[in-house]
Amino acid sequence: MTIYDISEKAGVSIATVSRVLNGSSSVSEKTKKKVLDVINRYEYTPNAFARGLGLNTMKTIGIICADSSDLYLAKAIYYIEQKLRANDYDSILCCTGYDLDAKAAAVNLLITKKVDGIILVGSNFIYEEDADNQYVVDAAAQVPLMLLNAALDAPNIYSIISDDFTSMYEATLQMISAGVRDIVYFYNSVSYSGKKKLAGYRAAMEEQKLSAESGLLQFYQGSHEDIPAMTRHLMKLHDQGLNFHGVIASDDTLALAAVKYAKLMGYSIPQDFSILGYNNSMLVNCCDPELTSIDNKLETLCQHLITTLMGVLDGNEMPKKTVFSGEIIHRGTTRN
Amino acid sequence: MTIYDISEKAGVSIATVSRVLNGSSSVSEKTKKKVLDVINRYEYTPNAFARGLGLNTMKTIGIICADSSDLYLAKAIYYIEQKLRANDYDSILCCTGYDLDAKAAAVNLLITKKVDGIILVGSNFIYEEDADNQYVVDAAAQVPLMLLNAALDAPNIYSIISDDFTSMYEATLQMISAGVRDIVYFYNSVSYSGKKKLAGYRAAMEEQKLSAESGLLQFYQGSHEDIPAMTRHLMKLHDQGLNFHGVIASDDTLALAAVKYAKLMGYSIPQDFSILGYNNSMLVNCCDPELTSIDNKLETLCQHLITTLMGVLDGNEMPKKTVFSGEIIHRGTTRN
DNA sequence: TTGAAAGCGCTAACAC
DNA sequence: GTGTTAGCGCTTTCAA
Repeated sequence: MTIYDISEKAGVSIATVSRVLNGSSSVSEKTKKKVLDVINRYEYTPNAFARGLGLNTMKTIGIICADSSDLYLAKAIYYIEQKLRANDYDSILCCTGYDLDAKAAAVNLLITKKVDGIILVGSNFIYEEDADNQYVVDAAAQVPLMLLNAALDAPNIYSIISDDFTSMYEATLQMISAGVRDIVYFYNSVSYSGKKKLAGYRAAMEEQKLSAESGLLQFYQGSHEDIPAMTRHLMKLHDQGLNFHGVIASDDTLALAAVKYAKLMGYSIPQDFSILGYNNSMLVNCCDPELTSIDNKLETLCQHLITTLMGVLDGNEMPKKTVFSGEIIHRGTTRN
Repeated sequence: MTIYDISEKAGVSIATVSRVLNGSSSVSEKTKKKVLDVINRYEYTPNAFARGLGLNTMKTIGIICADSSDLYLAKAIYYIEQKLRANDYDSILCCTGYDLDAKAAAVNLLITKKVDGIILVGSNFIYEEDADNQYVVDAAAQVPLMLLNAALDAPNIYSIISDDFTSMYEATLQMISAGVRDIVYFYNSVSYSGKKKLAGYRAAMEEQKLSAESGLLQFYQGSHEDIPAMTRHLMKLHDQGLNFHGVIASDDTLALAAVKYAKLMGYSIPQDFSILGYNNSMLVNCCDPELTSIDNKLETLCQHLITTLMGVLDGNEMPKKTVFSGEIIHRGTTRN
């Protein structure tokens, strides 16, 4: 069933059918009804490719994330996808893993598919070396590019971020002023936001004249879901003679491992041992006591990202970088 | 930059360019190289719409799930998306929520977008009433339709499922034979697989001449992430005078709530209280002791789903229904 | 208000 | 081995 069939059955030209389809220029009520009747009777829907060919857009946004099964990224995708649909856009999802080449390939793939914009979900798409970010800059030459939780200053790139530095800085200060001194910073990512968080921790420690070195910085390398492995990591620290009574984690999962560690050690939380998580995910309720964690307002970030993208697509001038504040949600793993 | 530009610059016809692009019929090495050089020099990529118009396919599969932030569904999406890409297909993702109309709308949207196939991820797409499944049957008239964790017998519909009935049946039997009698079945879904699980529990209870009634069947209605609310649900049961020393949950999240409940009650696990989860998700490591859970081999299911879909797309005869067995992974919340 | 016709960029059947 | 050409289904001037 094509526009020709409809036009024939309705006794009008294809141009007229196209007009009622798009509500573009004016068509008499009478012909309009006639055409609509035929369209409905035959349940005709226009061919998206043909339309795309002419308009050169398919109202589709590409979403790229490293791992859609990551709790945080999954949530972000959920929000983004919903809000996109609310704006009459569809989304193509690509999960790339954490390899740079795969990321670049995904970006190119989406551009080939003629998406109207690309959203990079998660801070791991922006690297330290400028050269490694070239694929993002290049892509932005073709379509607007949105960064969630990362920032890069280049034409046609829009960054929406949470102020991870400040969140971590303040959370660390709070833990210190609650009397905890030997605080391990436990992290698993050196992405854009990963670095901001780390910097926040360091700034607070240094301001309080505490060393942020001597093994307190602990980078965990391994599956992002393997809590036992994370716990072992901390256990090994202890075995090596490191004495610590607080853990600030870059992620709730790591924090959960710290809870397990503390229990294994027989510490009581938060009296002997304090723990702070990040993301305020569903995991905060999974342990006992429940986890203090930083809420970085993911839904707000996503909402804003889509609003900005829609603005850009409409040809409006939009802010290149938007920063929201996080919030520390106090629960049972920290004193205050 | 179009195929015409390339053909001109390379001094050949557009047909030749098309041929080297698709590697269809033979082109002499020399012309091939000539064309490739031009293509690379100008970084030309063919227009996907135009190609789609001609071929009437864009090598894209639609994925529909209710909620991509659900731990289990997110993982499924991850596997599916990866395996799809490995087969040179992209995916359009739609998250519909749990409303029937929204699901039907998503299906239609994808068909309009000319996807080559649709994957319904999760058992909540198939309803008890035949009438409610009509949207699936209708869609299958247009494109092959894959069901993950649900089954429906109709033309062009392919179901890939885990044998939830047997898994639950055996797990329940094990718990009973370990001496637990008053076992609450704690569930939050009456979807296709939800019903199978429940039936497995009931069958085992009845076979052991135990009542599966009198409040032992507990349906939790509320956020799928709100563990405290789930815990309160169990607490209320206790307050109402129900005495129970085991929980079989349809989901790890619910099981986690049961762990919290048992601790609140001062029971020691698994001596006084046994708990079984489902999905073997990352949550099994989040509690202490770790959760015994049923692994339903999600990656295998997904792999098989894609293999089947690719077979169908290639025009091969493929099995309409494939059933895999789950496996009970014993950890600390059950005796045996 | 409506229709005719020229693209949009590509594939594939057919001719040479 | 290579070129010509007819679609694919739609949008959009331009005329009427």
